[in-house]
Amino acid sequence: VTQVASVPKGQLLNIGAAATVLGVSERALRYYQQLGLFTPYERTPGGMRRYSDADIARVARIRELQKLLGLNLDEVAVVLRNDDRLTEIREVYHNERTGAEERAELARECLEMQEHLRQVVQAKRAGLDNFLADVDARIARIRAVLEGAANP
Amino acid sequence: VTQVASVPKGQLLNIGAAATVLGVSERALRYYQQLGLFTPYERTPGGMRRYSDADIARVARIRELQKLLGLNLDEVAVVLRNDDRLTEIREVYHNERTGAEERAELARECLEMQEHLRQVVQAKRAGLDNFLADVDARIARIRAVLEGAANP
DNA sequence: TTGCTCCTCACGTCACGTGAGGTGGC
DNA sequence: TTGCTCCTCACGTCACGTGAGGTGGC
Repeated sequence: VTQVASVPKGQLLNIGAAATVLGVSERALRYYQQLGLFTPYERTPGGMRRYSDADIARVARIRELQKLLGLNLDEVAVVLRNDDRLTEIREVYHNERTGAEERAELARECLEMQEHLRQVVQAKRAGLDNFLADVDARIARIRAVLEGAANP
Repeated sequence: VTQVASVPKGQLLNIGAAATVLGVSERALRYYQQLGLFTPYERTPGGMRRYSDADIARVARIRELQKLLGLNLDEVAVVLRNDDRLTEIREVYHNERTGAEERAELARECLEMQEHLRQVVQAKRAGLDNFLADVDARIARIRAVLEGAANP
C-alpha cells in the first residue's frame, strides 16, 4: 500500500497520544506499520514515531474495516489501496496532463470496489436486522413471563 | 456452559456433513467442543461425533455471535449460558414446583442480557449506517467524475 | 478388501498482548 | 539528573489451519 503524501494539518502526536485518541494499542500501530498499511508522517532524530492527522484517519479507517466489516488485514490493504487511488483521481481530476481515458479507467476500478463494499455492508446490515428482530422477540416473551408472574 | 438436553428431531450428521451445512471447518467444530461450548449429541462406538439439529442450531448461534457481533469465545459462552437459562425458564414456566419468585429472578437476569445484546446490535447497526452513507457518497462522486469525462 | 471419512496429537498462523532490556526528550 | 515515554526484540495467546499417522464404517 503506497500512502498518499500530504502536509500535516494539525500537530503531530507521538505513539502514546495517537493510541489514546484512536482507542487502539501501541502494538497495533507498530504492527500496521510493519505490514506496510501506513507509515507515520515522520520520526524524530531519536527514532520516535510522529503521527499526523492523516495517519490518525488512516488507522481509524483500518479499524473500521476490521471491526465493522470483519475484514482481515490483507483485505484491508486492498481497500486502502483503492482509497489511495480515489484520492489520486481527485488530485489529477483537473490535471490536463492525465489522459481522460486513463482517469476514467481508474474511476471505474474504484467504483467497482465501492460497490463491492456496499454489498458487504448491506449483507451485514440485513444480518443485524434479523438478529435484532430475534432479540426483540425474546425480550417480549420474557416480559410476558414476568407479567404473568406478577398477575397470576 | 451446560447444554440443555433434548431429543434429536431429524437425523444425526457426522462431522463432515455438519461442517458443510454450517459452512464452518471440522476443526472449528472440534474446537468449540473442546472449549465446552457444546457437546455433540452422541458418539458412535468407534468414536465418531454425531450432531443433532439442536447441535447444528447451537453452532449457528456461536457463529452468529462471533461474526455478526464480533464477540470472542469467552463472551459467546456467556451468551450461550443465558440462552440455556431462557430455555430452562420456558420449560419450567408451568411447573408449579418451581417458585414464582425464583422464576421471576431468572427471567430478570435473562432480560438484562437480552437488553445488553440489543445495545450491542444497535451500536453496530449505527456504525454500518454511517459507513454505508460514506460509501454511497463516494459512489456518487465517482459517478460524477465518470460523467464529467463522458461529457466534457 | 478397498476408499473415504473420521480420530487425536501437534506444530503453524494471524493479529496482536506482554514483558525484557535499553534509550530519548521535556 | 530524574521520570516517563519511547524503542526493538521476542515469546505468549486466541481461534483456528494444516498436515502426520492411524482407525472406523458402508
